[in-house]
Amino acid sequence: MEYLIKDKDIWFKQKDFSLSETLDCGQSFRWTPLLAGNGYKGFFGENALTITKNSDDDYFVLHNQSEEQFLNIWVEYFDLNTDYKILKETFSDDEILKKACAFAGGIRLLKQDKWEALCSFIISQNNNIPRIKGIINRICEEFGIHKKDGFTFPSPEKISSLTLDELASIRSGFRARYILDAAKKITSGEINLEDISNMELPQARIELMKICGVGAKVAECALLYGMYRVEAFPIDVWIKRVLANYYPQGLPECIKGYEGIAQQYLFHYIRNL
DNA sequence: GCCCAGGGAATCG
DNA sequence: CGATTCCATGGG
Repeated sequence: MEYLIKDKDIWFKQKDFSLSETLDCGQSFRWTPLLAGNGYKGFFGENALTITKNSDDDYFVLHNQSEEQFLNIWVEYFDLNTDYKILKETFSDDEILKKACAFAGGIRLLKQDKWEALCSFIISQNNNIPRIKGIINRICEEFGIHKKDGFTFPSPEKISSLTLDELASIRSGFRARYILDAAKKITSGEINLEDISNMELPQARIELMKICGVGAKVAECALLYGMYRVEAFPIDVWIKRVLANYYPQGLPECIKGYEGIAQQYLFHYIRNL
């Protein structure tokens, strides 16, 4: 992919990429829109980033990032080497998906941190997006590492050292004990997310569901969003509606192997109809 | 199988 | 405005 190094920034062009559709579609909860409205700031692991898009020349700008950081971290994170145009063309064999892809064609699947994604989707259960963001902001501010551009997401080790009482300040309700159980099982080695990310999907699901508070939906989200298992297909209340309304006979053949990415378009489509 | 947990947002009357 | 509904999982 082509990019420019301008002062301390990286400039690049990318089709099939919308910042709002990708960063504000419910797959990640850690990106905050800039007041100027032209971009977002957020974190991946220890790496803080401000990303904007120029309205005049369509360049995306990664602020204050080296070429190395761009190539080693952000190209991966934003999945910039995957051709979403081809994916959308393939999905468009199906009439509903054709509409969904046209509706929000700038969605990309982020390659997020395994632990942060698991923990975030434990928090997301039976919950709405504004409140999920609030809880995750608080968990970072109270227990993450304070960097100059914000707070990192706390490690499993850090969380596992806390008591339920100490976790009460993030106001996550009944999910607090789930977060704690996940952190403890990971810290003890009973659950190994790196290993799970390489397992066959059925076995990976079984392993994740050993964590209290991780059911079928949360496990599927952890696989899709934290482990880039694009064949995982989380079914929440919205996707249930999609299945009932449009696919009573089952999912179309054209999304096979990429069900999770197709799900992103369908989710956005049904929610914003 | 059924209800509730803990809470804020969305929707309704 | 207040009342009701929504939401994914586990435990009683």
